[in-house]
Amino acid sequence: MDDALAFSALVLALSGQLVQEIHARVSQQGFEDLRPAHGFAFARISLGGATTADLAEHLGVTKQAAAQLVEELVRKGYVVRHPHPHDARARLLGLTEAGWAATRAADQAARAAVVPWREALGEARFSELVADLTRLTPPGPIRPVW
Amino acid sequence: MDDALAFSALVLALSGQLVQEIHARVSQQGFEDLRPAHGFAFARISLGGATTADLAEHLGVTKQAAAQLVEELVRKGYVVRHPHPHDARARLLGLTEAGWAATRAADQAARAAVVPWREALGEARFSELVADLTRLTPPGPIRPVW
DNA sequence: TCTTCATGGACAAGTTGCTTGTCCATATGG
DNA sequence: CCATATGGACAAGCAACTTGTCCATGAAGA
Repeated sequence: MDDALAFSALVLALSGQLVQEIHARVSQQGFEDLRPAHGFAFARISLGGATTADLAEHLGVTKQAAAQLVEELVRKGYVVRHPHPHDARARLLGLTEAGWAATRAADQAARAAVVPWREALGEARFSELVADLTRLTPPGPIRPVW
Repeated sequence: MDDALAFSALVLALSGQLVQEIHARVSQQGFEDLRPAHGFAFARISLGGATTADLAEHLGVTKQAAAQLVEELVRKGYVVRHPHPHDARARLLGLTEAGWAATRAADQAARAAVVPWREALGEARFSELVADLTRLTPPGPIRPVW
């Protein structure tokens, strides 16, 4: 009956744990100058066609905040800004080789972090859970509202 | 196969959504001067016997940060500091009537936020999920590592 | 009992990752 | 063309943390 509260708290704790674990693994791979939020930026940029404003929306922050994040990633050599082919105002974001490497590292880390869940639930129930999550979690900015 | 990444991202998104929804409901009940983190502080304080240092550990922040949070809650009339019966250094934290009201509001909000999940999964599978979460999520500070 | 170390808490200052506010150049639609 | 919207840059401000330091009290060993 009191599952509701437990559920919320546990989901919170789980998400914190996943982020922390993925971040730890990525750091350990040599990307010590990256924060968790950067991984979500990479995820969006790697899809292609992203501008700073797109990134801002994806991360759920102001475009100024996104611009600062992009500036940092450019300075550290993970991201490059290309001129936009059809819009002289905009700059298309792309990943450098280091950016792609970091993205791959984050992918691997995420896989590793989820292994206990795959094993505990079994593939079938795990897939069901992912399906439920996909169905019930409205698309929105990837960001902790704290 | 690529469920791993999706799983992590979805859990993140879900936790953000839950926090946001609970916070919105609590605000709407008239507690507009509370932030999401305060709810977790209330949860710990309501158990009784909590000191500022206990709270710091529970929230995963430094004790200075916890002290600031407590100071704020005291100033806003949600929390009171009692002398500790067996330790002249420590102060026991307690909730005022307003603090209890906020805690009840947060409880209700959490229940409401979880309703879609109960309905979508059914009680049986929902309970299973909570059990899995309890089993697989190591106890740790309730805090978004971002 | 005395000494030593650990702990709860307070005070002060610094850092950071965001925000709001403002501006410009370019695009878009009437 | 002109009015409005949009991508982006620059600047300043802020809130929630951090580190650093200190003191009073408690706990444990010689």
